[in-house]
Amino acid sequence: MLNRVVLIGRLTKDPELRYTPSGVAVATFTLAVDRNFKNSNGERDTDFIPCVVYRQLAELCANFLSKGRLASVDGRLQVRSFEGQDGQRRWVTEVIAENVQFLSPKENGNSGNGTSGNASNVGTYGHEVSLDDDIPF
Amino acid sequence: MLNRVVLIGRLTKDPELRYTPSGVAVATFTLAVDRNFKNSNGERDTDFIPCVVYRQLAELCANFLSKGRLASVDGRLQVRSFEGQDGQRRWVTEVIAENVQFLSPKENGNSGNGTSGNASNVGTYGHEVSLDDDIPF
Amino acid sequence: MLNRVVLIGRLTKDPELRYTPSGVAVATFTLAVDRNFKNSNGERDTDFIPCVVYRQLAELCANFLSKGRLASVDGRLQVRSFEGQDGQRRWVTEVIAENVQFLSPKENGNSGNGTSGNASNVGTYGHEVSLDDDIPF
Amino acid sequence: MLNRVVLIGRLTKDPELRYTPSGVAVATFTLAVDRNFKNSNGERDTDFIPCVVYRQLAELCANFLSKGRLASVDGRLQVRSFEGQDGQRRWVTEVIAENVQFLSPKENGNSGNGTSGNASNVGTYGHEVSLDDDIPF
DNA sequence: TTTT
DNA sequence: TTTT
Repeated sequence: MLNRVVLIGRLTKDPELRYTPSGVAVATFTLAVDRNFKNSNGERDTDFIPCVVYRQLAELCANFLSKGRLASVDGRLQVRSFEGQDGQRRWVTEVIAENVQFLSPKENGNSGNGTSGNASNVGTYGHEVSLDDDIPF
Repeated sequence: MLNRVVLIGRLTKDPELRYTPSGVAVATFTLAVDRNFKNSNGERDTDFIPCVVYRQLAELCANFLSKGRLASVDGRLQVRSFEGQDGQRRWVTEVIAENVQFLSPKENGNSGNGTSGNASNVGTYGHEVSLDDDIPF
Repeated sequence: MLNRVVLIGRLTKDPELRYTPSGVAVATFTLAVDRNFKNSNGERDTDFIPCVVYRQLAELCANFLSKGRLASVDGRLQVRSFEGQDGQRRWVTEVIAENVQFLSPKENGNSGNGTSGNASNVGTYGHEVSLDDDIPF
Repeated sequence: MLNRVVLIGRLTKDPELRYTPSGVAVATFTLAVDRNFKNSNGERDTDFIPCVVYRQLAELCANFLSKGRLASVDGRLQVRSFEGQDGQRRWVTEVIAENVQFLSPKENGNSGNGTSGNASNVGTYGHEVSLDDDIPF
């Protein structure tokens, strides 16, 4: 059935990369997504949404994303049950990312070496990462 | 920031309708959304996704939706923290529905009274419910 | 880059099924999508949105969809240029469907034969069609 | 009915801001959205998608967006008919944006004045713009 | 602690 | 050229 989620937010930490016993790469990270409206105290709440990425895209995320970077995720909602530390069964809702875009600029190669680039050269935005190369035409 | 969810699924139970202290209607229901792929046992898993609707749309959902009916929800993901029965703080992820569509046919008015309508008259599909009437043009 | 479209509407005509020279099935149909708000005359306008489906999903659409049926489409927007009959270059915007769901009930096998089924047997809703069976877990 | 579009792309030109006779602000711009797959020549095509924004959000777009900037648009597809220069009726498909996010960094206030900021200070990303402030809680 |  |  139809199940589609699209988010833009910032990573709360660097992605974690693991491998399943069968060798499939799995990256996980949490996106901080600010709400577009203020709460009753006049503050803007943030939703922290766990995301999971598989296979080659997982490795790209591990390589190109890090804490604080802006990313979009296009995927689907999935609910997973797990055993709590008290033995109780609980559920987490995660976004299984089918597409991730890296929206923060690429780090400048010579950053930190003293020869600062000029502002128009600081980075490139919208670096695109997708494995969705299989649709004809 | 961007936060968009679109689901189609069936209600696991009748919606629950409550009112906030200030009188705002709040309806909650869970959508059973079948996955589009099979698990390692060849079965199709289902995600059970809690949805929340406010105001007039909540009342419409309470009136027109019931257990087993097919509906689409267009909204956003929201994470809410609550106190577990063991005093621990926990989180639920819910979809705040901004638009709901009733995809099961309307019940036939004379259903169950013995004078069955003909098949082409059994129902109307895609009965639409929206409060999103405020965008000009 | 991110490009995502989700629609629910009714087919204005039966789907058209063709094949590319290399043998790829291509189905096309138009969805009539009613707006969720009224125009200045108090009427509800409708957008007619052309959709294109490839491969096995195209053949399923040709088999299971027909004029007037309700369907959801999950895909992406694509712009295609073509030569108008006056030699001018023009553009069409189409939705390339990656997932289609058949939301009208399956036709009852014995419909039209005089032995009308009872209401609870008229059809099954949400018949699901997807080729998206390739994501692990 | 359900009609949802989400895009990320770059503006091909500065937005155009106009006003309706009744004084409603209307901004228009085109997003260049790169496809996530290559064509048969190994190149990545781009879809050019016209977007329309109304009211206060239109004025924000006119102020904060310009040619080349990265933006996300969350809205719906709409088809509009117009008279071609040959008197023929034609159709355009546009995205009516309900939410726009400015994904390129804000320009540095002192850019161009010789006292260049350091790289980590060049801009802020994900500057958010939304009028969707009306949902309770 | 679930729908068809 | 449009569906219910």
